[in-house]
Amino acid sequence: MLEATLNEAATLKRLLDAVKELVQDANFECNESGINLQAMDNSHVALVSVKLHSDGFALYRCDRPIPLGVNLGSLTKVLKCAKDDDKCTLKATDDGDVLSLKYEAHNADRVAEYDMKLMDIDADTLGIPDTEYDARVTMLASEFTRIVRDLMSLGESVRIEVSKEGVRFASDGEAAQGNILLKQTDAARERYENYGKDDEDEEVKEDDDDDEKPKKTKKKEKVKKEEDADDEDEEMANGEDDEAEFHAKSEDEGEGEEEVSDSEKKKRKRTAASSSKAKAKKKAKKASVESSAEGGAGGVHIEMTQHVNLTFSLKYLVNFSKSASLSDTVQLMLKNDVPLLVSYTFGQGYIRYYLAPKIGDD
Amino acid sequence: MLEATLNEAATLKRLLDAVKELVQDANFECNESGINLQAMDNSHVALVSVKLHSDGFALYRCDRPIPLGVNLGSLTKVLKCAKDDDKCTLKATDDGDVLSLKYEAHNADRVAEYDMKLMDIDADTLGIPDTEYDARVTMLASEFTRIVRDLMSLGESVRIEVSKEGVRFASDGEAAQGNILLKQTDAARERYENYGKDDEDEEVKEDDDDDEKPKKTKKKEKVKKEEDADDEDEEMANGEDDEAEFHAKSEDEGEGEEEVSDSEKKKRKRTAASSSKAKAKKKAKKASVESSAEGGAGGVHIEMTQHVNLTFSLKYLVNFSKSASLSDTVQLMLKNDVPLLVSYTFGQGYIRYYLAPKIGDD
DNA sequence: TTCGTATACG
DNA sequence: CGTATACGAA
Repeated sequence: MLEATLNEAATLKRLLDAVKELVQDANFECNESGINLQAMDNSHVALVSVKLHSDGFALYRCDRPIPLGVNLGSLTKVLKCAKDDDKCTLKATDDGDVLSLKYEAHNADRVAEYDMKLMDIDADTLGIPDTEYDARVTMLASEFTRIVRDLMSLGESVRIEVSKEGVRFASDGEAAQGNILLKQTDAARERYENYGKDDEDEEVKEDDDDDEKPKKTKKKEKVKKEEDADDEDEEMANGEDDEAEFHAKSEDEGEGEEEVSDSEKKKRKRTAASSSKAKAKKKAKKASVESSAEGGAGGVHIEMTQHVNLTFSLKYLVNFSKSASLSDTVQLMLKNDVPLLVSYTFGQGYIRYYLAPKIGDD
Repeated sequence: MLEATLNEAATLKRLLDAVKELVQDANFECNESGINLQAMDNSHVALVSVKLHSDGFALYRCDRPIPLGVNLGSLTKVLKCAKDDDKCTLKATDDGDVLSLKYEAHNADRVAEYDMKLMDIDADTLGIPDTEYDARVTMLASEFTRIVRDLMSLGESVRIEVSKEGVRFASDGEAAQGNILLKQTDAARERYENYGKDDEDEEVKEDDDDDEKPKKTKKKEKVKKEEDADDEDEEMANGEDDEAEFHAKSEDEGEGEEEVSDSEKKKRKRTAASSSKAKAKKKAKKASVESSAEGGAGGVHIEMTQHVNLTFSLKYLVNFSKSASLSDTVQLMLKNDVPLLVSYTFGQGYIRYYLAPKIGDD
């Protein structure tokens, strides 16, 4: 039995907008921690991963894990019948082959109920490698959208290069070739540096739902490298996917995503234990840094341990960038020969896209 | 070697918007005085002439004249990649078959560079007749846009008639026929009359880059005629094109445009010499008249020496009217049986369209 | 300016 | 059929 209420139907609508063009059918995996969706596009070049935390719902109850096999086209149609600010309740029984959606206007004057047939979908539980990326770029989601759309009109693919100069997006086309260089915003860098210096115990916060391992000394090094243009090598952890396609894990291999999730939990606990007294202070500081560096003047924030240079299909990136409606900022995580991670984090969770690079940098 | 920097990429974008639908490929003729473009549409019914003065650029350098053969579609695509307020630098080498465009955000955090292939275009240097028009209508560009669009929905062509009553735009369609009469705005007329009376030496300024010959006595006469409804004939100077198409000059005939330019220079010198002491005063007065008559309350300003009545294809006029984004006001110059001149003047230069009338006033 | 739709084109 | 462009509306 699942029963989950979102205060804004818009969240679901926006999530679906970008996903439905990538995947036709997918399982919404519901469990006590929330709702997850993972799916590959048909060509197995892109992978999308959505998380809605249970505590982001106005009401959430899920007795036992249920996979809800949904045709995303149908769900989109049904969601179109909700107003953006409607309260939206999802219900499904454990054995059920039906998903019920209830939309309620906030003044309770209107209640709409829809039932959607569910389907059985082979649970290609996907192993998402817990990659240690070499570069992270945080930028305005709208700017990312703009860049990939601009380059899309020139050519099919974009080369993304992160160097100490900044991040460069380059595309070659028949009529013209172009590239856009985004420099680390000065204001963002200064704030970032002060942020590091102020508090020796502080670590670079990646994200609310960070993929990476927060090893404090290493993190410090990363920042230093960015400033000193140090090129020394650093070990790769879990860098296991350097091919152009994702591979579905057979189910008995275990759930890759759950593994990631577990390690995240551990990290959070450790962090909390090691510096609990400074917690409140840090939180405040972090918020201010993020709002000024990321949300503020459209600053670009770059962290890098290695020069990276990869080529991707613009078609996918343009598709991903539709999720800009969910968040003001987007994070790009890169490492040579490994899928790019494009991540939008919002109040209730996140949507992450993984895109295999083009091989041979063509 | 050409290197030219515009403070606002929007200027180029807006210029291209209207031109690209008229012409596919055109030469940007660059020389020390600035950048010119002249081209005819495929049917040879319309001609467009663009000028960007070198002193309108933040930086301008052109060692020797270079024609840059540009596919306007490609250039449009590349310009789409610029934000309106980006600083835009154009670069081309003398022998170059490439045009480089650099866009810089004003905070310098983003630098985009594009290279566009150039092409060889037969330089149909066009002879633009140095016509002495019989009527000039200055009006709000937005009003002109509105009128031609409105009439476009009724019929294919518009008859434009300038009489002492004002200027009338009339269209006949199957479902309906309509006409719009714009009277000379009183406020504009008064200011204009005072302006003439105040200073006997003053001449009617046409435009910053006037095509016409400023013959002072004749100009006075024109104003008088407008008031007295005098119908006496006046000789036409250079009225050599009364057919429905423009003719390309072969290159060895000389450059018509340069001729015009030369004669303009002479005129300017003569004017300057004859009344240099009153120059500053005139300038100030001229500015005030222009701002009140043209920019003010949307007044329509009409000067006329002859009753004119011509018919034009609305499709072209609607296209021309897209240049309204470049200037608040538009000037229509008319003379019977001669192409209409539609002129938008802006800070950096102008865009002028010539449109051959429909023959037989159908 | 951004969005959505309509249409023309490949 | 999908894409790209143009136009009108918000």
